[in-house]
Amino acid sequence: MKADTEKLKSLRDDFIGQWGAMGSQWGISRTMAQIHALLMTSTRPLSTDEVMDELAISRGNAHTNLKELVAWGLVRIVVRKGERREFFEAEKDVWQIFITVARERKRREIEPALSVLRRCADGSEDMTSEEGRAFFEQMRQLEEFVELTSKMSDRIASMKHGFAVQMAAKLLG
Amino acid sequence: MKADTEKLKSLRDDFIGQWGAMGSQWGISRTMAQIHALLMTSTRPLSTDEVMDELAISRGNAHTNLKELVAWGLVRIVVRKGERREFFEAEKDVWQIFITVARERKRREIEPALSVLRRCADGSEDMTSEEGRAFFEQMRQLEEFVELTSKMSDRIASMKHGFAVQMAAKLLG
DNA sequence: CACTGGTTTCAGTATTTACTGAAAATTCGG
DNA sequence: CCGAATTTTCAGTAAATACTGAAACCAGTG
Repeated sequence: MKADTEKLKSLRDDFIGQWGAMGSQWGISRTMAQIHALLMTSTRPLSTDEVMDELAISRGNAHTNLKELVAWGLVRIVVRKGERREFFEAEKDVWQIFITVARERKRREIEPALSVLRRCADGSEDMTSEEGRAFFEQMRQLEEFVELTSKMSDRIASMKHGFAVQMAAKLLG
Repeated sequence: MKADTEKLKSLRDDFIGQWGAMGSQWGISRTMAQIHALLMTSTRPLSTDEVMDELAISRGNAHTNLKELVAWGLVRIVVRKGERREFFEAEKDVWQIFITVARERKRREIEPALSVLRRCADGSEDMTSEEGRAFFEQMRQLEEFVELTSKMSDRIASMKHGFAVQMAAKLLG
């Protein structure tokens, strides 16, 4: 069916575009998110040149963002025997993607935040002025909360998909 | 103790700076995050001019970001009787902050994402090609997952702080 | 060991996003 | 209404970020 091929292409472009836009709201570069979307919806690994063509971007841009995705652990490099160039393939399992993103964001955002909060809490611990006490309390509460969040995220990430979903279902029931 | 006053100021500046940096990693403007940090660690509501001075920013910038914080629901406007100008005060309760941010991010990011995923899943539902099937499956899985996340976030946001913490503790235990 | 196909780097440029400062609008007491 | 105190808007500019394209690099091959 010819119509389907066309339609699929346009749906896919829609997805890629929107996923890219979403990415930039989160602190992720638009291109990186687009490449991710492209690879997630590809039935086979793609070469750098295919990515460049599909998204109409430069080689440098494609290269940098592909490598960044590999660094995040969202994309794998695939080598075909007899082929010299590299191909790229995205992780497609949603739970796995979630865990990967959670781990990476934790490392890049939560940990630094925690260290600031600890520093501020420790530094103000034995102040006696009203202002000092209030500051200490605020920092301590933030620290406690962020720490809890961080531990929860570890715990959830270590669950099997099925178990997590089951738990979620119970919670929602 | 004079030393404490100095130290507090520098700790606070540290916090404000780092919170601002964090903010820009998330898709929030640096200034907005800094103002939020400033107000969170203030023992009293501040005027626009105080915010401008403290952070060395322009009136326009201060104004825009204060209003944005109010729109998010993270900051309240306070009027003092006999005073014409407005003062601003941040929500300090960590759980409340969390809920507010979660709700807002859901509205701005999750909902739009869901609508794309639905559109893509619906549009490809009855395609028969291998590519079409794969695309549909991927969209459906993403949709399902995002939907679950969204419901969970609603559920958690509707809990009392104490209850949520208790549940977290059990989960971590 | 030079050639080919491919990857990596990066200076320069374009795009996006955030900020300034001053003018315009609004509010309110007199 | 008038004018002083404030808030709001926004055109212009600055800063941050992302992208290009070409050159340098690297790894197999004949």
